[in-house]
Amino acid sequence: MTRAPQKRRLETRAKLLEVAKAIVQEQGYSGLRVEDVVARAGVAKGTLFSHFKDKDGLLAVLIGDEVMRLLDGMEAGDPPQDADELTARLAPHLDYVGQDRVIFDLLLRYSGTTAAEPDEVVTAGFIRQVTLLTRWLQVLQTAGQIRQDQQPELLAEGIQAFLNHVLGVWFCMEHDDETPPARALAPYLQAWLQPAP
Amino acid sequence: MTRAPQKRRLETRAKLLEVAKAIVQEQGYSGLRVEDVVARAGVAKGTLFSHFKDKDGLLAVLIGDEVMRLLDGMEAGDPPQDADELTARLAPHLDYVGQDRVIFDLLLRYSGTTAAEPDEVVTAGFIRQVTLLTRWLQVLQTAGQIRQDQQPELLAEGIQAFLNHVLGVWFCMEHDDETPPARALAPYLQAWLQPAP
DNA sequence: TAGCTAAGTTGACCGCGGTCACTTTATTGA
DNA sequence: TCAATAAAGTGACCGCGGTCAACTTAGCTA
Repeated sequence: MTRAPQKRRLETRAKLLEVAKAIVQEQGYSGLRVEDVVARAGVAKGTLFSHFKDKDGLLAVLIGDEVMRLLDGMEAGDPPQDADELTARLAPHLDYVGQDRVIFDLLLRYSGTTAAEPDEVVTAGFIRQVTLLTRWLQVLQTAGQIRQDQQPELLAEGIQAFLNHVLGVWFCMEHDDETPPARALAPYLQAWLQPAP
Repeated sequence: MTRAPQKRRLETRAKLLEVAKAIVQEQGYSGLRVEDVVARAGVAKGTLFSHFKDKDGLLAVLIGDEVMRLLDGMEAGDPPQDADELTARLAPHLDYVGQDRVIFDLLLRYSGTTAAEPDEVVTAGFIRQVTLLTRWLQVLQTAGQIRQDQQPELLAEGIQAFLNHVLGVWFCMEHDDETPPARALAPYLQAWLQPAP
């Protein structure tokens, strides 16, 4: 059987995460180097990889935490009253993911399915997001604010698709003066959720 | 001014592409190593990087070619008569991209925008796909087969979003016995294109 | 044909993620 | 208290993409 981890191990893991967070703070996600993390944490490289499957595994924890924090903010308060309000609620998430390609890539790679076991932080966050969206959509359907001819689950996954779409487009251009993802999302959601007249 | 490339250069480039194609044939896209390519082509590593910006640049040519071939097949024949037929026409593309994550990643990274200059094969293929879709959708709208309350361009980009979505989900699970992307696409397109009653 | 210049090519070198046989440290049981 | 055993950590090493100053070759001119 598997024993409980020793205190030393927990401390090492915490130290690694703390250092990684600090580096991300200073240099952004794309500036994170494994060698820097272990150097500043005062451990060997192998140690990091005994705590996290690979670099993505470390990033997943950092990013997953942030996504969870964003979801907390999303969930707070009443559900959105209409499609526009729903769109607005998604803006913080788009802003966060839109800030660095690394985030987008990681989320896309590890969170595309609702089916997987939720041992990973990212997958858990993903499931939570879809669940929340589904709940909101159900409310909006009942209120007659959006189309009722489709399952809320399908509508929720469609929203996921549009979120990723606008982010993908966003990262494909030198985004200096272009429309930010949050703004680009509106027409898609409007067309997707529009009540069948 | 820039001179025309010498014959030797064109031969080297052709050789590199030929070898790369062969390796992909044998080992798949994810099995492609730059060192293998240059070894079998009988040139130095630096040469490859003087012909292609990076490994992705090489892959872009290979994949872009294939996408173009698929588009040729798509364009042949009459435009689809209804939404289901349109969905079916997209299946070869989904099958191709779904075969290897490398293809998906590359297409997603370099082809998300209609706006960029079409010097890249991938971007050109992307533009061609959106254009073709838009044309088809216009025909379907005129025929009253699909909703008419949205611009065909927006509908086309939405389809792009759903294509990527089902592919993303596809790559997030051990796809052994799961529903292939081409099948997963149908409900989304059905809901997206459904004529407003 | 010698000499010059730009085009084309080279391969040693680097950065960085990831591995694994080994050492060190903690825990357990007699 | 002292092996025996498992957990934790180490760092030399590897694979692979990408760089760049130096070298070779082709084309031009006098």
